[in-house]
Amino acid sequence: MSEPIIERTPLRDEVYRQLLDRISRGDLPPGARVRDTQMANQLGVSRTPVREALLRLAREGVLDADMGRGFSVRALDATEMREIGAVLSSLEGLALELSGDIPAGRLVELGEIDRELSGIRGDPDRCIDLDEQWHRTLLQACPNQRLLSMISTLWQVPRRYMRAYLRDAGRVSLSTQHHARIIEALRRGDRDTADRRFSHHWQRGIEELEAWIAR
Amino acid sequence: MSEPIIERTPLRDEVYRQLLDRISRGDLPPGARVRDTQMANQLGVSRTPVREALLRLAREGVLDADMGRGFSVRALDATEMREIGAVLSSLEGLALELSGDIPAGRLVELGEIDRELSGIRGDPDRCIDLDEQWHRTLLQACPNQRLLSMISTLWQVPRRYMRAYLRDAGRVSLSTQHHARIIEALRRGDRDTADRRFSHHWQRGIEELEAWIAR
DNA sequence: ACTATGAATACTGTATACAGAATACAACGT
DNA sequence: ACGTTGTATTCTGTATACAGTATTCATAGT
Repeated sequence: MSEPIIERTPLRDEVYRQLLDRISRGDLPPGARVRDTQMANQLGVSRTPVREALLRLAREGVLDADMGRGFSVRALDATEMREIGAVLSSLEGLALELSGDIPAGRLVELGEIDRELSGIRGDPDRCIDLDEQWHRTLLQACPNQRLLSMISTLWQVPRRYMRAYLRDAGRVSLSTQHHARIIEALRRGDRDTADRRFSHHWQRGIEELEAWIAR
Repeated sequence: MSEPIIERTPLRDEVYRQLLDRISRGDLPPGARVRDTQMANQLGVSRTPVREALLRLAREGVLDADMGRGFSVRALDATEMREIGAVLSSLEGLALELSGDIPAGRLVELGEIDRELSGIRGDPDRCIDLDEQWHRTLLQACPNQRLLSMISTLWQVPRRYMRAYLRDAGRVSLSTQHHARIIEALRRGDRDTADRRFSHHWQRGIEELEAWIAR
């Protein structure tokens, strides 16, 4: 009838966040088995909500679920990065198209994120957070909520790759230059160029990660 | 180490299929509550795999999950159709682009599906199946597996709308004409036109459904 | 040393149990 | 008749139990 005033959140959601945190933080490295019993004990809940979260992560491509053998953190693999990257690039492109004109204030905000991003030395996690935040801010105005939520779910995947890459290669990618060029085009109101640069930005990022995976 | 020869499939997958079937078949109409205990009894399994399937369907947008109030079939709503439709259109467009040249044999196959589709009178389910099969066949050659699997998951949504629409309005949509025009462009090897017509096809389909929902 | 064999253990998938919230309903008062 | 309050019942979310399968580790044989 009416909206509940007091929000109760299912345990599985909290467990989901915790697991994602540990995985993207590298606490649970690729290939590591994730035992539900153990997790349940660590988090102080029962196996049920843990399994619910694990099942969800498996559907999202973060975990592997082998029948009878439980869950493990999916190994990094160039094909996955390329495939998800192509999808994400296309979806973010769509979201950008749907976003209408980006107000000047938003562009300033983007510039600030970018400035902070370029100033970072040796903090992969912060770096990834800022990069994702840049994208999220850019697409904030997109009215297609489901599109945005799909995008944010899909980001789980490149995140893991970026983290491993940054941590290993140390090098910060050249994304801030790309970002600046995209903002520049948007400021001029040149959507086509912005779209093209945006897609190029993704392309390069994927290639960079892919090359690194192939070592 | 090696692939298991004998495939064991989790009960949740079978339950998932059963539920989806009952929902898209209109057995469980929009708004209907889905009680896990009841389902478990009907299907002869315990609540656990049922809930796992329900949780998955909720993530896929087929069900609503209200905390403490269980699951119900999501009501049809124009916004959802529009939002998912836009995403699906874009993703199928991408898949088409990635598909390379469609071999002549495939085009013939598409024509046959279309012919059967246009011959149907008053069988919504078969109609939807064929339409989806047409799309699936068209995109079969796309090498991006994850893209294809996302597409097929997303199709769950328009399916429900199409079914309700066809059953109510009775009228078969004009999709076969669109299909023919897309095939024609592909046969000429004119990818740009094909892409444009494909996207137009989606656009019109969404509009048709949307208009009907708004009644 | 290295491979087979088997028992012990750990862990998974599924079933069941339990506590508390939501819903249905009846008795009561107005 | 209609709303209210209390109670019984149903159902959900989470915990726990159980059966069967992997995995591990020690032992024995080559």
